[in-house]
Amino acid sequence: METPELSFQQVKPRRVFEEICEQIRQRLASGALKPGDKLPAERDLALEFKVSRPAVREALRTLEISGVVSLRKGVKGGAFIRDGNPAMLTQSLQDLMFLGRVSLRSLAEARELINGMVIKLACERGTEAHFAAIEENIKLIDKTEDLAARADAGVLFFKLIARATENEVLVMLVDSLSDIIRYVIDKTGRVARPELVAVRKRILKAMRARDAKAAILAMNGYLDVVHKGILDQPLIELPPPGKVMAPARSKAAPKRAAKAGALA
Amino acid sequence: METPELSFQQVKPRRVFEEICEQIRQRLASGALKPGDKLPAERDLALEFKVSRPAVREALRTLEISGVVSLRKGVKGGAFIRDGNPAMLTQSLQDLMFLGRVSLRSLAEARELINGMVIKLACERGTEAHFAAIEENIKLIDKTEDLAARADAGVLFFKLIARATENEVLVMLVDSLSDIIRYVIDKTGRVARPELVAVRKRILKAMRARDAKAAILAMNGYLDVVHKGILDQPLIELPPPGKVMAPARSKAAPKRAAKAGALA
DNA sequence: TAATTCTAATGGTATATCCATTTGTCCTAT
DNA sequence: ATAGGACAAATGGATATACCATTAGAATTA
Repeated sequence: METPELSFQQVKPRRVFEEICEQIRQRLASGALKPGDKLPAERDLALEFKVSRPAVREALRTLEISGVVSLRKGVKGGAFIRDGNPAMLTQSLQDLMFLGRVSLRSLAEARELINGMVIKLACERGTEAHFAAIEENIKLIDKTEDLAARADAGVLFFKLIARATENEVLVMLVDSLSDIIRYVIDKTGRVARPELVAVRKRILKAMRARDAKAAILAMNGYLDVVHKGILDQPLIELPPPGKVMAPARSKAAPKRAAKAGALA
Repeated sequence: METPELSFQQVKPRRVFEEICEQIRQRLASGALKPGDKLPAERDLALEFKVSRPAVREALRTLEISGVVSLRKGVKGGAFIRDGNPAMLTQSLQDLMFLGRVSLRSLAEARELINGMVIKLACERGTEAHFAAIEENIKLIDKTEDLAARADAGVLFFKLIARATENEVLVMLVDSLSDIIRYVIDKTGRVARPELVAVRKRILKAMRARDAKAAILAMNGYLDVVHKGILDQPLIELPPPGKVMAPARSKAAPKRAAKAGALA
């Protein structure tokens, strides 16, 4: 007697590596796997899961670029559970920008808003230790000549402010947005902003005085200067006519030539 | 006459698939590839890049889970450039939570702060069209019995509010944070919150009145209720002693048995 | 005892082969 | 002539196998 089902279950063309990924992620969620733990070798996992090694590799690969595991070669190598990788946030937002899903305008605006919110909270919660670190950072920026190194320190400036909120999520968001804007500036041409030296000091002073109003004002002034510089230019959408990819195309192209693909 | 280099270039143990990924991402950044474009077939790409097909597969796989490309089977199949996948943001944050890099406390707090900021902006920028959509959503929630469907509509409630800011980044952030909290609630046990019906209406009313103060207050009241329910329980860090993984372990285990791995 | 070499384990890559799915085409029956 | 179905080709999905590069520890030797 078959019981006729009223609603069929959706057919699942789920792929093998996805199944493996999910099982490992479940172990993470349940706490059975923690950072530092080592997974069995690829070949052993293939046996346990009863799948081929490439399938396991694809699963580990996806977990690796998600920042969940770290793969190391050699004896005593293997897949180790990481403590996460905040860079994935940046990567995701950056992809969304390149794909046109979010505009640079939105990113810059969100950055200003979040930084404003963050510095307000930092004024409330920041300790002298936080402020001292920021002061150190300001000095470091001042005495740094190299533009790239200066930009690094500049990103750190915002991160240190976010640290004062004692909220890890806000720290990561502020950092990610800073990194993206930094990338765009690098691509469009970075210029020195000596006028910002005073602004940084003003921000720190306001924080120490717990003057959120003034801190937000100074912060917005800071970011306005930086963002204005990139929002006016076209900066993206400049398709170079020359070829970009197709490295070392096979001269003796066999019968399977790339036929009018997007990369041709 | 060899020119002695003063500083050696870092040796690059970069992996093949990373190189491929980067080249494709560069084409994205430069605008040479846009959503909807189709990449050559895996076999053709392998020829172009002069690498093996598995290497290309690993590259496409990473781009796929990043939401950059979509892989379709069959004739006329291939790798198509997507318009991005905001779900990656959620995935990233969720991973960071499971790995202990960010606490649920931080996530909930960041959500309250960002939602507060968002609704303030929504009060300024929202149009009647936005408000009408929110009103529809409130009605939908009211007449939905199923708890899961109700939760879906509830997440949409916040998303619609964020839409009123006209900022795609804020929409995605609000949505991601909502999704994560929703997941946690599903895992810890969802309960009906009939008292929130009035709160939603109060929020909408405040938005229509452009009363940011009242809107923020109501929003915080809403989220406090929801977050209180999950921040008190342990909810995570309850390692179940039983085995979780190791599906269908090979009975006739060959000499290569899993030797005391973390999964054993 | 210290330096060197050897060895085994492991991830990285390549090659070959087959399967499942999808789409288009051609053939056949109506 | 048209509709339906069978067939074929292309493509991603998966497997099996082999080999290489790297690493860490053991074994060996000076």
